[in-house]
Amino acid sequence: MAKRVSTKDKILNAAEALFAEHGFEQTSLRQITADAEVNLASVNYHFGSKKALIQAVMARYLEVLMPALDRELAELAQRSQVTTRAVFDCFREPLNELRQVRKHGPTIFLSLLGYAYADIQGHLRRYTMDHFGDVMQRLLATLHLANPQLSPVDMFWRLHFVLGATVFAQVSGPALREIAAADFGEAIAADQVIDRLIPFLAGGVDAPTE
Amino acid sequence: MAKRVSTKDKILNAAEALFAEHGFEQTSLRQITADAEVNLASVNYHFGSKKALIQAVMARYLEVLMPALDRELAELAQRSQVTTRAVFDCFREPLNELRQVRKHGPTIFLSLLGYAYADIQGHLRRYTMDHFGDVMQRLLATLHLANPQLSPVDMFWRLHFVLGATVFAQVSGPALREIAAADFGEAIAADQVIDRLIPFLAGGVDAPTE
DNA sequence: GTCTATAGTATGATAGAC
DNA sequence: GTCTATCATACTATAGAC
Repeated sequence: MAKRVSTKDKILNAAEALFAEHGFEQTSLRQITADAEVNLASVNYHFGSKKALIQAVMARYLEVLMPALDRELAELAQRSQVTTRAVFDCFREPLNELRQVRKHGPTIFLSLLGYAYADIQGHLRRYTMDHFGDVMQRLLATLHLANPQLSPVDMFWRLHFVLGATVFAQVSGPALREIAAADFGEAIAADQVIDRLIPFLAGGVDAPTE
Repeated sequence: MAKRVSTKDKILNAAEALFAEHGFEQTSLRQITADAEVNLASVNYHFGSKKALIQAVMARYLEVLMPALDRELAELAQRSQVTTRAVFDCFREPLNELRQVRKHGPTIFLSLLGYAYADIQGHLRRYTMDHFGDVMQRLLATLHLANPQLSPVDMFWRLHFVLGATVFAQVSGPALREIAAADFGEAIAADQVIDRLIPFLAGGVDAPTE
């Protein structure tokens, strides 16, 4: 079983690694095609433009994550008791399934999400918002079950603080793990960051308002 | 009293506004000098390089914020009871003092901080870490007074989740406020975001570990 | 201090041979 | 589908006249 990887996939794989590390705008097509060991012109041939390549990279993950998250949230909503913690635990399995896409899929995706979200230019914001808008609504509804005392506006903001802490932790993750290892002599795997994160997020969402 | 603004300050003012909106790398010297209505070459004359300009922009805020934060934390540490909430409230007044630098100083600074922190290139990370390293240590110590049950490693991570939620909220702030206004028909000022943020952060830090 | 002019380099995209 | 070669454009930085 020889591993025949198409040029298109070679480009996607090289691109997502560079995007996750340096961001979208900071990564050039020349870097991507050099890493992928394909010709510079092949990006335009297969994807049409850099914008389209970025969207293709995101789509590969969104198409796996979204249905899985949908399933988990729907299942949770049918239970009698819904806690904030349970809502965030709904992300664990869908994120894990991103390993089907790539070995370090969960980590890569969250980094990409961070850069996509911070991207002010708009084309990616619109693209991700179109997809995430739906999930946000579902999430808001489920979190409301767990915290009926919070107003919709409060919940909206807290959900975005959650997203902020998450993607930021991921983007800064490598540097922070380095510092933590140096200061506390204890290395922590990328996967364990999310275990530290979830209790923090649940505590923040459940906190009393001002 | 005519407002005679030096070329150097014109550049700083135009640069920080563009940096806060688009990030450092995404902003060109041409945009900056055009907005500032000065010559392209004057940036290099006054600052030496784009890197040096970025640091000068950050320094203008850090030199106001740091001593003020230092003062607040030192004062708090002498009290008998220290709560997480009280630690975060220490940021309110120092952040507010950034209005001395510029009208929307607090908002601008937090956006800049977000881009600085997300910047993987290193030169700014090193620069801000050199300055923020001290404050992080002081913060960690004060937060330990409020949460003696948390290990130093736990606190380290939670503090960075806090920073993540904060800068992310600020960078995405304009877009989020727009969405919130559209969905909930209620506009919220940039300053009020931090009022929603602080209870969330305190709840997250105080949360029980796994 | 401020300007013009330009060097030197990098980018995304494409035309056209194979 | 893949390649070379190149276009058009942007960037930071600097030299040198005023």
